[in-house]
Amino acid sequence: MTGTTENQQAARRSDATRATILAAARERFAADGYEKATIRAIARDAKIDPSMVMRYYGNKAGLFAAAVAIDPGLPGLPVEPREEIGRTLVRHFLTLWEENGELTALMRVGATDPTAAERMHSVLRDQLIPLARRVGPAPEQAPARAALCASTVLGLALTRYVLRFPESVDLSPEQIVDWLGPTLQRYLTAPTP
Amino acid sequence: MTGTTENQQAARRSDATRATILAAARERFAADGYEKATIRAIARDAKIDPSMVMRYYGNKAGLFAAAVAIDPGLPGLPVEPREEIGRTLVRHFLTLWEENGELTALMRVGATDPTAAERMHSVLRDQLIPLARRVGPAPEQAPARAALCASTVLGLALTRYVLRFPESVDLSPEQIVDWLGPTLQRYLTAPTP
DNA sequence: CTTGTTGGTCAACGCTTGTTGGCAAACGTA
DNA sequence: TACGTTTGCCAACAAGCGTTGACCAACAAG
Repeated sequence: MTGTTENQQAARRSDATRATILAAARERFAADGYEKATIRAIARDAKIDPSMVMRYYGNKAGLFAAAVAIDPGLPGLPVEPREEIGRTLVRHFLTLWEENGELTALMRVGATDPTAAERMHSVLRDQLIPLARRVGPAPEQAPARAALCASTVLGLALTRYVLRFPESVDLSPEQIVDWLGPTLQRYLTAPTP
Repeated sequence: MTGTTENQQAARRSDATRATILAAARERFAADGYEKATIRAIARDAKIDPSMVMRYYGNKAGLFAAAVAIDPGLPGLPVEPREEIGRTLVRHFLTLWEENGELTALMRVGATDPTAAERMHSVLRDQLIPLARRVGPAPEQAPARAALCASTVLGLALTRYVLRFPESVDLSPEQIVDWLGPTLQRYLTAPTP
C-alpha cells in the first residue's frame, strides 16, 4: 500500500499532469484535426514540455488513441417500447455528442485517418448492426438498415458539430428527436420499400 | 488570333500541364486531405517540378481552390412532380457524387478547414434553402428543413465515400433512393411533427 | 545523510514542408 | 538569324515538425 488510494494501482504524483495533457489533446484534436494539432501546441496548452507528452504517451498516435477512447454503450440501451426505439436512439446519440468533445475529434480525424475511421466503423459493426438485428424484421437486412442509421446520425453530427452549419446548430434537441426519430424508426423497423 | 482555338483566350502550350496538375491535385486531396496531400507529392504524380505548381496556382490554397471548384446546380432541378422531389434530390446528389471525386476532397478537407466548410455551407444557403422555400409548407421553416436534408445527404456521403463503411458502400443506388427519398420528402413537405 | 526513483526542463537531431529565384532549353515572331 | 517570351528544372531557403537523450530538482526509503 502506498497511501491515498486504497486499491489496485498507486496514485502517482504525475496523474494530474497526465490528465491535463489529455484534456488539452482532446481540445486541440477536436478543433484542428490530427496534423494541425501539434504536440508542441498541446504541450503549450497544458503548460508543460513537449517531451513529457512523449514520455507519458509514447508518440503522437498513442496520445490520440488515449484521447479518443470512448464507448457509445449501445448494448445497454433499452429496446422497449419497440415503436420508440428510433427516438430513443437519437436522444442517446445526442447526449453522447453534447457531452463528449472527443467524438468531434474522432470525426475530424476520421475524415483523413484510416485508423480513426476504423474506430468509428467498429461502433457500427459491433453495436449498431446487432441492435438492428434484434429490432428489425429481417436479420439479413440488418447491415443495410444499420448503415442507414449510422449515416443519419453521423450526418447530423457532421453538420452540427464539425462543419457547424448555423441552420443545423440552431436546431433544438427536441426538434432533432422529432425529425430524426421517425427516420431511424423507419430504417430499423419498416418493411423493405 | 493565335491558331488552334478561335476565340476568347489563346490556347497556351502549358494548358495541358495545368490540367495534369489539377487532376493530380484532385486525386491527392480526395485521398489524403489537405495537409497530407503535399505539393511535392502532387507534382510527383503529375511528373513535373513542385515549383510549377506555385507558378500556375500561386500557393497551396490557390491550388486547392482551383481543384474543388464545382457547382451542384440545384436551381435547374425540376421540382415537379412535387411528391417526387425527395427521390429526385437523392438521385441528383448521388450521380453528382459518383461522377466528381472533388466532392470527396472538399468533404475531407472541410472536416478541418473553415474555408472548405464555408464552401459547403454556401450550397445549403444559396441552393438548398431556396429550394426548400419553394416546395415546403412554411417559408420560415425552410432553413431547418434544408439543414435536415443536408445532414441526410452529407451523412450518406460521409459513410460511403469518405469513411467507406462497407455496409454503406454495398448499398445500391436504387436502395439509397428508395430509403433516403422518402426521408427528404418528409423533411421538405411534411407538416411539423 | 545517502541513494534510487520519479517529474520535469532544455537543447538539439534529422526530416519534411511550402516557397523562392536563378538558369537553361524550347518556342513564336520578325 | 536574332530576340523576347514561355515552359521547365534545379538548388536552396527558413520554418516547423516529431522525437531523443542529457541533465537537474524534488521526493521516498534505508
